Amino acid sequence: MAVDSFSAKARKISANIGAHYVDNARILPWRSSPGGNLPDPYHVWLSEVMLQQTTVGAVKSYFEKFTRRWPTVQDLARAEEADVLAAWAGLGYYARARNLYKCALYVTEKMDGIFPQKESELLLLPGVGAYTAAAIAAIAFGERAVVVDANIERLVARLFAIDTPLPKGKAEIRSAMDAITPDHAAGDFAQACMDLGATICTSKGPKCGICPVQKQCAAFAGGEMERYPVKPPKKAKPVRRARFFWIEQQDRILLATRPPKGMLGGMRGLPDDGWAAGNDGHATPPIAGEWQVHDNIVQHSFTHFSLQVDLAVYQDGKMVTNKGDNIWWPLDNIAEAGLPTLYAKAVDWKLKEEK
DNA sequence: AATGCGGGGAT
DNA sequence: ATCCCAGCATT
Repeated sequence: MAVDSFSAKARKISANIGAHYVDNARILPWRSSPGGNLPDPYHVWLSEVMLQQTTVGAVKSYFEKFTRRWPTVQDLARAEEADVLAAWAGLGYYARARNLYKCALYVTEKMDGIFPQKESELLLLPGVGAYTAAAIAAIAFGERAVVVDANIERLVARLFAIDTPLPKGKAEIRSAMDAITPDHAAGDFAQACMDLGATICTSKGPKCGICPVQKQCAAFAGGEMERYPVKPPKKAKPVRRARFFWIEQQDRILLATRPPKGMLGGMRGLPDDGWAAGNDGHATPPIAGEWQVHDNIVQHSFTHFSLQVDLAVYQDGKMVTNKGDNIWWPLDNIAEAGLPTLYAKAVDWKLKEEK
């Protein structure tokens, strides 16, 4: 395609997406209205980290909870890390919460509570990568940054029929996004593109009939929208087994704090057999005595494997001595323990089974 | 360049 | 059941 017609197409795309956003922007708790004042950088940063690989619907209540409990980045930095992790429980990818806290400490102690404004400086913060740095720079500070998330990858790959498989195709996609990103209000434009990807240019069944850039879309012209973006095939997920140990005493259960990195790192959970390290389903119980084993009470799917869980319930009445990082937790307040979903499912099963 | 890292919603 | 989502850090 000639350079002139490319830039003419780019201008039309830019204008049409921008105009469409004015009346179709989603109303979201962390977002200001199109053309309005720049939103609070703390809110933008917090929402962007929560939104990494996570849908808008899943994030909303967590964003409200965090901003209510910790209204500023200094408030967050003053919290205990364990409280931040517990508040994150259920949202997944817990390294995000650990980096969030680390970043809050850094911004508070080293930057006097002021977030850096440039994309290149934001990129240095823990938990802030290429996407998030560009998004914060554009949305919170008005910088002309080129924002590329999964929505924009799909939208741009279709508009320009880019069929180089990801992740290699990412460079071409970024370059095309650069070409359609306007000099002013790049933050609104990025959010407009993401809204378009989330609501119209969807992965399956795109609503091309109401799309503001249908006429500019090469994939629509070719009639194979769902071919883009081209992705590599996925690997099969192995099924693994785990055993959890239920030790209850005086209406409390014993919880463990998991190792600080790796699967569910730093989170609380039921004592288990070391499944995360590969000791699937065969560990010696943590204390001697009689155990009743319930097979396959819970099934859970992770990114790269799925897990079938057995629950071993301690039968002896003798007092159990606590040790290590374990903590006795009152069962009637188990919702506050901050258990990742995997363990929350097992607790639910046990409490239901008792009725 | 590959891999590890959650969980839930849509299809 | 499978795919996917406002990705990042590590190797």
